[in-house]
Amino acid sequence: MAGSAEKSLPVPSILRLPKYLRLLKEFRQKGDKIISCTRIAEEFGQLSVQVRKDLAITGVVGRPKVGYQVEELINGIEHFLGWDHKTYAYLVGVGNLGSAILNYAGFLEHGLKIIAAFDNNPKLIGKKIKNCTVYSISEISKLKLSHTKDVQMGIVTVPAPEAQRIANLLVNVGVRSIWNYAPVRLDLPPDIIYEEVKLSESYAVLSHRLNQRTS
Amino acid sequence: MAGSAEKSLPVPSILRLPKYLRLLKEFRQKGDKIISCTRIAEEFGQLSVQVRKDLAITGVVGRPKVGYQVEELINGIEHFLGWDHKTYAYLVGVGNLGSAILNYAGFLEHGLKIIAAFDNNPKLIGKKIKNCTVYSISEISKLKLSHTKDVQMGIVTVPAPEAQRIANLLVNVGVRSIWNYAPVRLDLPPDIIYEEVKLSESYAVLSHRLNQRTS
DNA sequence: TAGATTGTTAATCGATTAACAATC
DNA sequence: TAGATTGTTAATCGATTAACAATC
Repeated sequence: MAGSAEKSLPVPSILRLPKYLRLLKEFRQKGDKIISCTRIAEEFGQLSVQVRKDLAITGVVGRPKVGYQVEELINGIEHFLGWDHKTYAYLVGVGNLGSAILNYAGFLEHGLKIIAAFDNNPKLIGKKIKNCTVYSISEISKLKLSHTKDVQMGIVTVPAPEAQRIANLLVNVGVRSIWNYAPVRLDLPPDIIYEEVKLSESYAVLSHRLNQRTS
Repeated sequence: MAGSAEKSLPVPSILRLPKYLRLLKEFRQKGDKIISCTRIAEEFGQLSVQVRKDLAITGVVGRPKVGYQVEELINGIEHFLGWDHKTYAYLVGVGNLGSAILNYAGFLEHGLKIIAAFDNNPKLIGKKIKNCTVYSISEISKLKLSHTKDVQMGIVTVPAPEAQRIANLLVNVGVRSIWNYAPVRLDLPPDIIYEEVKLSESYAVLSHRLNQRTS
């Protein structure tokens, strides 16, 4: 039932879903079956309408006077985000940042399965990080042929000057999306889904606030 | 001349400044003295008005028909963001993520000077990462007394379950701001400036787009 | 001067918030 | 039933975009 209207859902709402999901899992842990927007909203200092609107984009419906079923909401958010099934990925750049991503269990919990990592440092090649082997970058196209699963995502954790070249390489082996941690904007074909992690940008907001009154 | 109105500047604009700054530095590198909004805008696929509005918040003014002076704009953005002077910080959690931040030269270039790192792993204590010594977390209050410079920022790169405790500790030794990389929202006094790096949130947007049509 | 570019005021757009009817 | 909560329509708010005057 692919929608014909192609109405893009509000990004701010999507960005708030993971935190709701975390909270809901805590509630499930405690054995709670039912939750209200009011309760979620007060946890985050938001208005309950906003939570309701956010949750509505997942398609899950609540019951007036009662609330939402915790389990249904968890499943709804996870399905909406595509976190209810595995997404296979390659990661290029096994420095500290790349290693952090490989080691972080949270992403696996969200379905992210990194099936191979790549780096040109000979000391790293052949190593295993969390069941993920590190290969030479030159092997990337060869390796791709041996994988039966679609590799849908390329994670770029190389230094900025190499990021564009690496991203091109990943696009060439057929990934549909690029998750970029390098502090450069990458130029990619329009059909490639692209998302950046903006560390300097986050620092900019913090740093600006810190210096706001000092003058 | 601290403004009395306290009008908060648009966060979206602040978030775009670092990318302008990167581009401007490239232009300076090439020897360009003058730059127009039109030129910056086309580089990022934006409208020139938006660039102009964004740059306006820094207080730098351009000259009609001419454009902006590259050097003046760089200085203006850096000053606005507080990147033209050092900000001293403590970092707690010297795992892969913490190490990545310690090793990344870009932050130092933006004035971030991490003067001490903390971790409870005995293998790390005493080590130096980029001129920054790793101490036991228990030493944090002792160490603070020996620093003459104000430590204005605490960077939290510990696992989620420890993040709140560590943040409290940092607030207790007197930091004015917390930069949190752990995937939890931290509860802090209202006068503490707080900013999160939201990795799961970034992944959520990407993952959602990737799965949008699949149903 | 003519044309390009800035700075600013007005219009549009999208997200947040308010108001309220529906309902269990 | 009465009250709490959802879902939805309308109002507000802020950011983006359009229009245009000022100017070098």
